[in-house]
Amino acid sequence: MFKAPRGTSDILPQEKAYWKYIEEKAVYLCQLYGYQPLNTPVFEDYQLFAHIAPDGADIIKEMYVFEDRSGQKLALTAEGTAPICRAYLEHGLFNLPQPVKLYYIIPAFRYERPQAGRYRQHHQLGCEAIGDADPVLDAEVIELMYRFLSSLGLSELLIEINSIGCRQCQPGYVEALKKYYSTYRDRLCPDCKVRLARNPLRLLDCKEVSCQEIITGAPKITDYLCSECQTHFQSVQKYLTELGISYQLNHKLVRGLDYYTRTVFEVKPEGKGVQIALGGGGRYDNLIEELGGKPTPAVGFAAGIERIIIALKNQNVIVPTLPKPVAYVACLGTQAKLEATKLVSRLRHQGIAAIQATGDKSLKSQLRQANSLDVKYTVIIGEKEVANETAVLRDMSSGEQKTVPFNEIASLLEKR
RNA sequence: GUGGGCGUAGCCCAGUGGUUAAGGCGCCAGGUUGUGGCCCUGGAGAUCGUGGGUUCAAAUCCCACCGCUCACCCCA
Repeated sequence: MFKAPRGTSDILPQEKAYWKYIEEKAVYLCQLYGYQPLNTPVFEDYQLFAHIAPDGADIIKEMYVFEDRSGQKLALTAEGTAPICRAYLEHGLFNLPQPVKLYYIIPAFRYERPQAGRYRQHHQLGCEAIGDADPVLDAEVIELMYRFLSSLGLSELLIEINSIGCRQCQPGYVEALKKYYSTYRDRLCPDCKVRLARNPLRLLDCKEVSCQEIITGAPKITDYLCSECQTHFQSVQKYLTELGISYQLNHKLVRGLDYYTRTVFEVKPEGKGVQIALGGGGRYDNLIEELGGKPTPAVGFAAGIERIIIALKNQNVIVPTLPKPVAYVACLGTQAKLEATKLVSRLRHQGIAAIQATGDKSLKSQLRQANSLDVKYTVIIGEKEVANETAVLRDMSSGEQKTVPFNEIASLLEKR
């Protein structure tokens, strides 16, 4: 038997209720904040993603890479920001009034070992504000992300923010960090030894107990920010405070992707359950330039839909059920079936969701099915009804029935 | 990539060496004329993850593989 590939899953109708709920909220809020939808393809030129992280980085190694028949090297979309920036450049969106504000809901693919909240195919809702360095946008994006999650009914959300500086000031900090760490070299965990050489900022993110002590004494990046970055970061915080968004500074928060500059942030649920980030993001003022555009500041976030669903379930948030059919049309006999077929078609033409009984079931079993479909009404057409051109209309919750002419059924149901 | 836990029907699961693998949910049918939900009765549905080994005998013990799951790593 075939199975869905590892780390992927089918989204069954019941689960789809969560998706619909989340997507509708996302679309509503994004347009409310002035973000417009933009969809990028499921695969891209492999090189596009080379800019999001250094060569040996996990996210690069985890990409689904393949060649098409022409020999072009492609990759399944690993994250949303680089493709959006590609589209921004490709379609000359820099000619629009800046910032250009875009959102997307896309699948993302990474070849990882699956676990709770981590899949080989997952879906991200992302928002990007491109073309403006104003710290008010950093705050807007954080507010939008927070509002999105809390309006879904999630509570106990913790926002953490940090600034990781810019091309001017970050190298100085990295040097200081390296210098500090070099004195502890032999006490580091194996992962951190690699980090020290490859991506020193990530040293701060280590969860190994033995490394915690070292992290505690490490220099803080916020002490090394240039005055511009410092001002920017302070403004972001001021705006957040004014907006009533509570946040926590976390000078150890660095984020994995290479393109981030200045503001970085994450949201995760506090309390019980898995403590995974539901979303995160930050400013990426260098990415567009690296992709071949003019220097263009930008800021954005991405949230993981599957993780949000996990959090909704953890917090027992009730989501609306998917719409149910209104009417079930039961019939007895060949003539009646013909009339039922026509009636169902007519109901559907009028926008009334209707289900026709199929097969040759007893009335009892037809009603059982109607019951389990949770319809409001069952229409019953038997031989008597065919002769009189009527049907029995049964209200499924009260059990009340009345006989009505064929041509009145649709309008009768429409009114209710 | 590293480490733990687990694989018995669509789902939840009992069964730790010995006759036709038990139960619940769900599904299907019936409980006298053409009426659902509750109840009752019956039925269908299982290569006991796969392959090998031990044994007179394996769902049960051993090994390998595969899969699921959780944690680490990393990330949404």
